[in-house]
Amino acid sequence: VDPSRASILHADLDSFYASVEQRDDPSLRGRPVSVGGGLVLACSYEAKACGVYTPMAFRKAKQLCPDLVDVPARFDVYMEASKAVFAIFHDTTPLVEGISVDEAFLDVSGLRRIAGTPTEIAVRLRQRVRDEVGLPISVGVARTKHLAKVASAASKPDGLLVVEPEDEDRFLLPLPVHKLWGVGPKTTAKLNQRGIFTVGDAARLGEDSLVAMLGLAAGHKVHALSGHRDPRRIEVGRRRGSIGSQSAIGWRPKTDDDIDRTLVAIVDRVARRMRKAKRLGRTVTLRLRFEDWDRITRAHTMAAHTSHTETILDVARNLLRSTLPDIADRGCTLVGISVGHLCDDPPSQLVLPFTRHDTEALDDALDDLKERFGSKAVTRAVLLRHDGGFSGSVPMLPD
DNA sequence: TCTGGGGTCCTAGGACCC
DNA sequence: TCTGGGGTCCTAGGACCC
Repeated sequence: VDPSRASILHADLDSFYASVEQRDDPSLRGRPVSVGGGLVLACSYEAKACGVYTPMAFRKAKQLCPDLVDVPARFDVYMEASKAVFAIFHDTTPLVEGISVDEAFLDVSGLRRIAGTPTEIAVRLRQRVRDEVGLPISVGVARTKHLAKVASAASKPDGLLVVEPEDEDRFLLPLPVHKLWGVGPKTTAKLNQRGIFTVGDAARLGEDSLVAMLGLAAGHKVHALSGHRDPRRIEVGRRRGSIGSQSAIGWRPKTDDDIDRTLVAIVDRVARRMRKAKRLGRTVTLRLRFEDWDRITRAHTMAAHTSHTETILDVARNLLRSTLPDIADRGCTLVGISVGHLCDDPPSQLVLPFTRHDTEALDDALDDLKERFGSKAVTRAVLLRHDGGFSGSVPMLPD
């Protein structure tokens, strides 16, 4: 293993949904294709050539590109393709970090002797995805995650770009700053205002100047990334921290009942997904968006984790009720709920708050636990101080 | 460029605790 | 008693990503 060599791969399927449609329907190949309903969720390179991008209203896309073919989304088919591609990733190296359905980082630094150089591995990976799943995939190879990510983007479509350590300056520094991963419109505007347009411009600045412009985290990040410093390793088995759903409800005036009905549907969807994923959550966040595109969030953290629809709905309704007076006449156009602080169901441990004056509550909570999971499932009590510090531990006997 | 749905991480103030 | 230093959790909003 030589961390000074380019041995991190970033693999990214090209125009994922649109490529699946072109794969399954030969008549779509070579033609501009968009996936979605009223909105372009993904589009083929032929469509991108006319200036179509995501998310764009389909009407507008059709104006730009009269030959555009709109295909309804088939999410189940995309998930199947994603699984097949990830199976090839995992067959390539155990060190796979999924970023989304269509992209992942792979660390191949330890495979040189058994599988060849990172470049050889990348060539084979692209060929396998093409042969076995029928999809084009672009791969960037570099010494850090960030450089690999930017390299794969630069290699598209259907490309492979290897950035060796000695080429890093030549590759990254001429690029506009917004190509840095994590630099979006706001940060770009701030940097441009101060005469910083390329990554090279940012790289010449001291960390203190960047922190003064962008704040601690963003400044530190731009400084590090523009200097090719990115110590993040591939993280295997990352799990999401929240599950949510939202729904745009249009511009027509809404009554409180309209909003409540939407809320019920969304909470039901979220709670179902939580149970299917065997996760419980503790913090419910209500999200509302208004006609003027402004948005607010309201959150409540419950004492215990749950995936119970009615419990989450109660919390969501209380959040909504307490917010309604503030948002009268603002024209609500979107309702969303997400549940965070997720843990496994059944949880490997539960935290039961109690005070030394109220040990009865602890007894009751323990009885509840045994009833829910069976007395054998409750194996050990760990006493924690209020600050999380360890205080003691006792094995729990079945009775 | 007038815009969907699903996420992540950071910041900053307040409540609360010892 | 009105006073320090260290810390956690919660909430709300901002920015970003695919």
